[in-house]
Parts: sequence; structure tokens; C-alpha cells
Amino acid sequence: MGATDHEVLAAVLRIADGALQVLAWQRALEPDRGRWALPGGRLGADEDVETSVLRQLAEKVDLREVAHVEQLGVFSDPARVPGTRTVATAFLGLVPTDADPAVPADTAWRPLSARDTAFDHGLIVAAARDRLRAKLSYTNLGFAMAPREFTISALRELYVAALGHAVSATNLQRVLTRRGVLEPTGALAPPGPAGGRPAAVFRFTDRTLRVTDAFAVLKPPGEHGRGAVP
Amino acid sequence: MGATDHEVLAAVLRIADGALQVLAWQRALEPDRGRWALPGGRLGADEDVETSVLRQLAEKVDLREVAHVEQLGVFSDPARVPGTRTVATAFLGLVPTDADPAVPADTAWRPLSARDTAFDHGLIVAAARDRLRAKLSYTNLGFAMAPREFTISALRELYVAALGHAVSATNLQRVLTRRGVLEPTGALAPPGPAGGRPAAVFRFTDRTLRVTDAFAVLKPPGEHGRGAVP
DNA sequence: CCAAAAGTGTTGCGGATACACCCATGG
DNA sequence: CCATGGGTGTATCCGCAACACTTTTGG
Repeated sequence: MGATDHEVLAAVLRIADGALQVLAWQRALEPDRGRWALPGGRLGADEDVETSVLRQLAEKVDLREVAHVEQLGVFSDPARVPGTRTVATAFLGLVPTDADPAVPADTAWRPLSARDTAFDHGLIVAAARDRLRAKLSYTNLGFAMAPREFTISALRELYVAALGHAVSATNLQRVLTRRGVLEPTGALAPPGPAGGRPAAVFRFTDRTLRVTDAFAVLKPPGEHGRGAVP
Repeated sequence: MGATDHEVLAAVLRIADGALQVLAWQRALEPDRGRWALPGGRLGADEDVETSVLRQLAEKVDLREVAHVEQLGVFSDPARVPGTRTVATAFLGLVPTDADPAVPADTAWRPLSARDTAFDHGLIVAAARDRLRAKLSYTNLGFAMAPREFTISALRELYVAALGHAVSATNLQRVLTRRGVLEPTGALAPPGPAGGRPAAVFRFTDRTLRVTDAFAVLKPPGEHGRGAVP
């Protein structure tokens, strides 16, 4: 029984111009020449997949810009790539909207709707988007998309872009503050050219993943409307 | 850069005697001789990991007994097993409480609390238990632990065993029926020797995984208290 | 008639949404 | 003083949990 190769792949997402984008590079060689592939590469002998994906990303984008990375799963269809059998461990990565890391010449931020993806990488991007959407609603994952400090309306635009549906600024603010996810910095942002009341500036209280709405039902007795369990 | 081996491992759980059990086999050879390992094995050249885990399980337990299988993730610490570098894809499997499949002589159902697990398999079992607990509260995953037909109090005992805390039969019934997860068969179960009102018999409406409590908050506008989106 | 087990009615709480209303700024 | 954008107050809805109460059986 032959050994298989193992690669790690990262769907690194960010929001720009009101839409989700994914980091990809254009293949210069066959197979799938001209199509766009996710960053990644072979798993090294002395690293686990988490270490490996961080190492590989460091070659494409400054690691300090990546706010969050998590495993999505294994993609292992024997025909997923031509040539040597290769199993992939896929990751979701998130870069804040205000970070604009330098990327290599063959690499670009592309809309999620693009179809000319290499191999099965379109499946991985779809899984990444679904994971992001799900976790935005029951964790503090917004911290990984947002700048350090922001106004509620700016945050609202990020949630709209990520979730793909309307979000009320009023309720977004209330939900996130009630859960202790957001806190005001005390500063005010100057109004735009059209005027208007200056917006309060907020930040996320944590910048690591936290589940804020643990399980909806069947909580242990006595935990009535308590929400998260730390 | 050397190729790595790839194995699949399954933490197959069921409930017996009011507690969760995991299927494991006792190693007869070094390394980790005498310790208990999860069923699994090498990934074949012509199969993906999902196919592989089902094939490997068929050798330990009748496949028709396994009601649900899903991927947990990749375990890839370079030192996780001695010898050739081996990456594992771990799965959660569930067997209904009334199925009692024949298992090989070296294989047994063991309590989750057992410590004499081989390699990093204890980590995998813990991940499986956590996944089960989480999904019980926002999906219909109970179908994979329960018999075809059951009373609410029998189902309650399963939930207690899986979740590890008290569950009210009253609220369990209401939550699951409101969500359309359970339906009465119309039959009644005879009371026990001590008497009592005969219990209504229920079944799960679906026997495949369905998310019933999609996202707690930030629903699309107009979806007020609608819960799941099909 | 009593104990035991199952099931229903009812109350209260709290999170989430929606919407009306008030606030602060630029022109 | 008006348009614009930001923020708060408040009503309503609804799921869930808790608990009292009724129903149906065996002894």
C-alpha cells in the first residue's frame, strides 16, 4: 500500500469593497495552468498541520496580518488532484479588512464567486465561507474581520458582506454588547462630509475565538437564560 | 521531503447502562501493547477518507448498525505515533443503543473515562464526545443514539448519558416536537411492573443529520423566531 | 384508593427583533 | 433650520425552563 502525500491549504478570507475575497495564486504550470489555487504546500516532516499552514502562509502574506486560523477538514477524493495521490487538510484563515498585506506577483485577492479555481479548491472556499457565516452568529469571530477599532456602522457593513443579508446596526450593537463581545473605547469618530452625529468607536474585548452562545437549548438545569458557559 | 502515511480512526460511541461507551481494541503488539486503540487503518489508494472509515468499520462492526459518521478533524503531531510519520483523520461514529453488534475477540465497548488508551486516541475520543454533546442541542442527532421507536423517558435517559447533566422529560419532548424532530407513532408502551400511565411511543422524523436550530442570532430580517432554515 | 409513571397547562424570564423617537453634526 | 447619520427607549414576540396539575395504569 503506497504512502500518500499530504498538503495543507488555506482559504484566507477578508472583506473589501463590501464583499468577501479569498487569497489565491495563479498557476503558471500544468496541471490547471492559469487557474487559481489556494496557498499551501506539502506537510513537512517535523510539523503538524497547524504549524505547517502558518509556515506556508508566511510565504504569501505577513503572518501578523492573519487574525485567526482554524481547521476545516480533510479533502481526500483520490482524483482531487492529478498525479501522486495527495490528501489535503484545509483551513479557514481571516485577515482584518484594514490590513493590506503585500502579496507576491502571482497572488491576488479574488471574489468568492470566481469559478476558475484549481482542482477542488472551490469546495474548500465554499466550506470556509459557510464556517465563517455560522461562527459569526455564535462566537466573537468578528474580531478577525474587523479593524482594531471601528464604528458600529462600519462593523455592520462587514457583517452584511460576510453573511450576505441585511443586518440592523441597532440590533448588532445590542447583541454584541450584551454578550460582552464589544466595548466602547470612549472615542468618537468624526462625521462624514454630509454631517451627522459622530459615531462612538468600539473594539472587541477579546481577539481570540470565544463561543458566546454556547448551546441554544438543553442547557444544564439552573442555567436559565445564561447563554455562554466559560 | 518524505511522504507520510495516512490513517483513518473512528471513535464509535454508543450508550449502554446509562453511560457513553467507545469501541476499542486491545493492542497485542508493541508499541503501546495492552493499551486500547480506536478502530481504523491505512487509507487505501482508491478511496477517500469517508469511504475508508466505513470500510475499516465494517471489519469491526456491522455497518448497518452505524447510524451516523462524520469527520472530526486531522491529528498530525509528528510524535503522535512512533515509527513512520502518520497523519490521522478522525471520525465520530454513532451506534444506536439497542444495536449490539458482534465484535472481534480483541474488541470491546469501554467507558469514555478509561485512561489506558493507545497513542493520542484519548484526544480523539474527547473530541468525539464534545462534538456529540454540541450537536445534540442544535441538530436532530439523537436519531443516531436512539432505537427506531422509543418513549420520551427512554430518550431522556440517552440525553442524560450523552450530555452528562439532568434533562427534563417535559422540556425535551416539547423542544423536539416543536422543532419537528420527533413524531408520535400512535402506539403506547405498556407500563412497567410498578404500574403507571402507559407512555406514548415516538420516532425521529428523519434519520439523517439535520440542523434544527440554525443560528441563534443575526438571522436574516423577517425570520423572527423562525429557528431553522431548511 | 394509593402509588407510580406519563403527559399537559400555565407562568415567568430573557434574548432578539422592529420601530419610533431623540441626539449631534455639517451645510 | 434642515438633512444626515448615530444612538436609545420601548413594545412585542417567542423559545425555553420550571412547576403544578391531570391522566392512566398496577397493586
